[in-house]
Amino acid sequence: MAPLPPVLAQRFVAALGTGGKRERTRAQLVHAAAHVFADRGWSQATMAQVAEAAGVTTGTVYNHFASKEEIAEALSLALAAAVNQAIVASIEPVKDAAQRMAIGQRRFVWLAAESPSWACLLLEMAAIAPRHVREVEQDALRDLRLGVRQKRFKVPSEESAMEVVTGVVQAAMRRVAAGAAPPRHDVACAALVLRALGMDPAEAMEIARRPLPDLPPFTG
Amino acid sequence: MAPLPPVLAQRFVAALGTGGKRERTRAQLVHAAAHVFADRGWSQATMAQVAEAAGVTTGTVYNHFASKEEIAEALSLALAAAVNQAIVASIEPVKDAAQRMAIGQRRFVWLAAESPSWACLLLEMAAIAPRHVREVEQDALRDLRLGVRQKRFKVPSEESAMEVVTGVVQAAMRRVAAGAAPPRHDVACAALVLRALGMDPAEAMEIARRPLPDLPPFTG
Amino acid sequence: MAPLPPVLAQRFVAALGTGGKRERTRAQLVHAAAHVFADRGWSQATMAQVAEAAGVTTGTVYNHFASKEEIAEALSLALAAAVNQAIVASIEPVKDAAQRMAIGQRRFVWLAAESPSWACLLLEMAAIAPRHVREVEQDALRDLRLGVRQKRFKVPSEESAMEVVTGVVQAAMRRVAAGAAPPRHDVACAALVLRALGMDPAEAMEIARRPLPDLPPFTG
Amino acid sequence: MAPLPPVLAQRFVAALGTGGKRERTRAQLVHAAAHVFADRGWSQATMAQVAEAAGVTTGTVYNHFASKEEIAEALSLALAAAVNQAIVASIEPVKDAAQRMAIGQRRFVWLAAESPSWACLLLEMAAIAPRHVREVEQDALRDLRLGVRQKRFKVPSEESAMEVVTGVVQAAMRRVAAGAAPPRHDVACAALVLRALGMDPAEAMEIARRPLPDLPPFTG
DNA sequence: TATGAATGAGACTTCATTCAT
DNA sequence: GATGAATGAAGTCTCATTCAT
Repeated sequence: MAPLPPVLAQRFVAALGTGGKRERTRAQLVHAAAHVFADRGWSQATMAQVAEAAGVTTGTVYNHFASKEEIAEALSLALAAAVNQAIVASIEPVKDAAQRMAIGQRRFVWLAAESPSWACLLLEMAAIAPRHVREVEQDALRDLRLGVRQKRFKVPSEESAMEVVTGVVQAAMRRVAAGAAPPRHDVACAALVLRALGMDPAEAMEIARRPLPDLPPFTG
Repeated sequence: MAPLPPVLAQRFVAALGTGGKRERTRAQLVHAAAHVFADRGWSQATMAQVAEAAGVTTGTVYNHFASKEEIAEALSLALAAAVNQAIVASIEPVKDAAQRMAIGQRRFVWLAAESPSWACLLLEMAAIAPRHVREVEQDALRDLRLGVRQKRFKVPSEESAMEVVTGVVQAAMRRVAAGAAPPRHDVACAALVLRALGMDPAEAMEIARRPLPDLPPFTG
Repeated sequence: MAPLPPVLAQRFVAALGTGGKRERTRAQLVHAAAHVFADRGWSQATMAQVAEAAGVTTGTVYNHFASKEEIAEALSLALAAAVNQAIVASIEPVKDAAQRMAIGQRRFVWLAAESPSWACLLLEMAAIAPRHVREVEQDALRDLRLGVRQKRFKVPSEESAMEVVTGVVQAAMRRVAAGAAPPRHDVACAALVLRALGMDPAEAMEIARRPLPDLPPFTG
Repeated sequence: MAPLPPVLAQRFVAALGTGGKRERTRAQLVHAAAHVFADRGWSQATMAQVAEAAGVTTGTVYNHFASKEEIAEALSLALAAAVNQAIVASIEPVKDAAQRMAIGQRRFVWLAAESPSWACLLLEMAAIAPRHVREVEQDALRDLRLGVRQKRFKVPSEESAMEVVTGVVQAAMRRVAAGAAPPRHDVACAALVLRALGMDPAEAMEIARRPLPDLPPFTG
């Protein structure tokens, strides 16, 4: 399994906490769960596999998580937090909603290119334990509203606009993770989303093409 | 579980075959599987439940399908065929690619409103046994290319356009099936897709708003 | 484990049913459960032990009984039925309530002498799945009421009289099964019970001493 | 869980010792075990539950008791001692064996009415760790022999008489703890036991009816 | 062809007990 | 002495699949 890009890995580890022995084991377990769930899918993964991957016994897993659902929940939380915070931080200086939206979209697709397994994991966690991933959508929704206020976007309804924003990025992530996407797929998809949100095609493409700002390193 | 709309139900039944006793039992099994899978999800459903719902024993299930995957495959085939053929038939007289595209999109969302369980089943089958659902995408791809030839659409890449087409419709189906969509969500989503494909917003909305043509009844 | 006396064994087997293959396996399982539960006690016994004793796999056990409780229930039913019916049948010709009561008491104690393990099993089943054993008490209660009507017994309350009848027989069974009872313990206990129920000591002893009627063989 | 009557609680606490810190922790643990075992039964109770109820960790439990059995043993000892000593002390001034016996019987039944959970616990401990409860029987046996010497009782054998004494009191405690006993059940049962031991019914009832002497308070 | 009892591998989960800190 | 994380064996129960009838 390809590793997470270092910048995200730092945040992921940080999200797992860093206390005494208990928290270290817990972090190992969530880490192990990430690998196992990514490999075989949550429903096919077993607690015994998670335990083995973490180098502990099944009993230990249950000392930390009461059920398979609960470990998925913890993983979902840490993963969504890591990815979301990194992206939010990198977008922070950008004031133009259109550009913010394009960057967000492309970053998720970029993740799918860099770490296909982690991207698929993120998608599966979104389906199993949607709570935390829903917060990602809240950020997108804020950018959408900002764009509307900025007259960059004009949409028939927030709901339909969000359908485009979330639906396209998920579909694109899947294709990219599967290795079936053409080059610059992220740019093309982002441009189409901006067009859907009401922007002029030429401008949409111009904005989608701009270089991605770096993901800022994590600082405690 | 709300039934399939009659027009689709006819085609679904037809897709299951109509031969001798063997085919009838097989059809019962696929039908039963549809209900059971819709109720509990494929991975939580058991062969015993399918057998019971079909009024046969587990042994009989294995006389017709070699494995749980295979029955999902058969269900996926029949369901995709029924829905796809009905939509294709209803669109057939329409020559304008933009309108064809909007109708297709809206019909899937309509299905989610009419028969939420069946729509979720379709989405799950698309994930488990993607083969047949991919054919639906082929039809959409044909319409996309037609629209490009007709200068109705202008897209940076076929792949990104298809991401919009498939991603939005899936997201919209999920929301509608969950009962969380505003009225006319299908229209708004279809309009946004047309905009993404390069159409003028006003025209996109005008086309998306047109009445849906009836699904033609099935004729042997 | 000492076998059940033949007359009871016949009834026990009969109570397990005698149908097709399914019922035969089920009977094997209940039989096996009797041995395993008697050996290790219900709460220490495992389904795997029951399965092994029956010569099947654990899966098979669960084809017949949904839980460990359920197999205890089935065993309790068969065992209580066998013992109870045999005793009731042997008592049937006796009209004197005092004698009926004495015979019933002594028969249970006799069982503890003949088949200590089965007696302990009966006592444990009475604690775990009291339903069927409660029917035994109903028979005793009927004899108690009969004795009151016959002016053989005179008691301050039915409840306290039943406490004597059930409490003494259980305590006596335990002691006899443990091999810690003196000879003729059944007679002495029965005499004391009759005294408690209001009979003259001499008469109580005379009745308690009478030979036990045979347990009639089981006829279809 | 209804508390023990204060007089018994004092003795129970005293029986747990009163030394330094070690003994205090030990006492807490036995106390906690009483509650946990009473709530869920010994075999369903867990060491973790005992630890939590005592406000310590599992490791601490094992600093005081080598096994689950051992803590049951300690509890059994303390509980039997408390109840037994209190009853013995209250009976001490009574010289008539019949009255002593009736008082003992009724006191146990009274405990079942006052503190049903504790009574059930006592019964379960008697089954699990019989050693200490057997000492209670020794006291009853002494009274039985006294009664025989006093010509108050006349029994065919000590063993059968003890069966009545122990069997009836246990059955009565169970019924009373379950809330299924009529008023004055203790009196009626005690009277029947005296009758079984050879007393005249009228006299038995007269003695059983006498007011219970108070349980004397515990004095270091 | 249908039956359905039997299989058997394996899942999740619990818990008495140990031991390094 | 207390802690509490870790252990690991064992238990209950599930279910896709097989096969004799």
